[in-house]
Amino acid sequence: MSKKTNKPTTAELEILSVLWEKDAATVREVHEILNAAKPTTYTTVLKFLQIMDEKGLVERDKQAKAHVYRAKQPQGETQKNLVADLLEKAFRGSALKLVQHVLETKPTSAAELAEIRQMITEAEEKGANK
Amino acid sequence: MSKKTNKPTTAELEILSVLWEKDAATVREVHEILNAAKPTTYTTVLKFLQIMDEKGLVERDKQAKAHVYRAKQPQGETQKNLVADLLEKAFRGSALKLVQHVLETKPTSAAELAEIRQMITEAEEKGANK
DNA sequence: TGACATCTACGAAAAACTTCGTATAAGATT
DNA sequence: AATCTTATACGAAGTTTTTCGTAGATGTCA
Repeated sequence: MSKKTNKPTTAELEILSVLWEKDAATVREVHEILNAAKPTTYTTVLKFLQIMDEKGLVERDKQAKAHVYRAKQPQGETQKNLVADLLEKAFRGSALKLVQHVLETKPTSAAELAEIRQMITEAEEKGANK
Repeated sequence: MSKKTNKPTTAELEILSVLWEKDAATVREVHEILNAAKPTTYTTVLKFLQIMDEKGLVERDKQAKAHVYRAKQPQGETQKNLVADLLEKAFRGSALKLVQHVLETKPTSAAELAEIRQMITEAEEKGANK
């Protein structure tokens, strides 16, 4: 009974990004998008999708001539794992520090800041009556 | 002129964590701490520190019999890079989503939440008069 | 000083990750 | 049907990361 976290590698994450965005895609579609950002070959992308299929990171529909791939784990789940990992490995669990760096790193719109504020309020309420 | 981001690997990050925490440490000290969490050998840790020295991730004081290591780049700098990387690769730049996951992942104390709220206020002010 | 404990150096294997070439299958076209 | 185009399968090489064994240096102390 292995607790496979199935943490995607860098290359795998790039592919997952595309799949999440488009919900589903063929090798060709993924390759075109990835290739625009950073030159890569069709077969490399294909190989990754095959590997990811074996790992259970994606699932594929073999019906059509060109197989259609789809991320198996929802985006949020994977993101949660990545955040948890970073939090533990690089921040010794300090959410405060992590959030601080996020706000420094990325210029955030007023609307987003307001939303984050709202999230904090909710977290406070949740913590209050536990 | 290579723009070395010097992104530490997983194992390197674990070692850096210890060095940040203790400010400086010998191989033995690092090994003891790491080994408590996950079995590893002394020479493995030593090898990593030697590699990291070559890469410029750490510096060492050879004065004493047991060399003393220290992280070369400040913790904040490395953390900033890691956050920026995660933000781009897994969150398509959405600070909002990232923060949301942090708050979900880690039960955060009321004091910390208050501090985060304060940081948001500052960010809002900074954004207002730009 | 000799035996013992502790340390660094270093090569190299093992494992994980990435990339690509070639073979082959199958639908589309003329 | 023969040819062209577009797919998948898959082995294997190239890299990077991780792990560890062994050799040798140096300090300790009885």
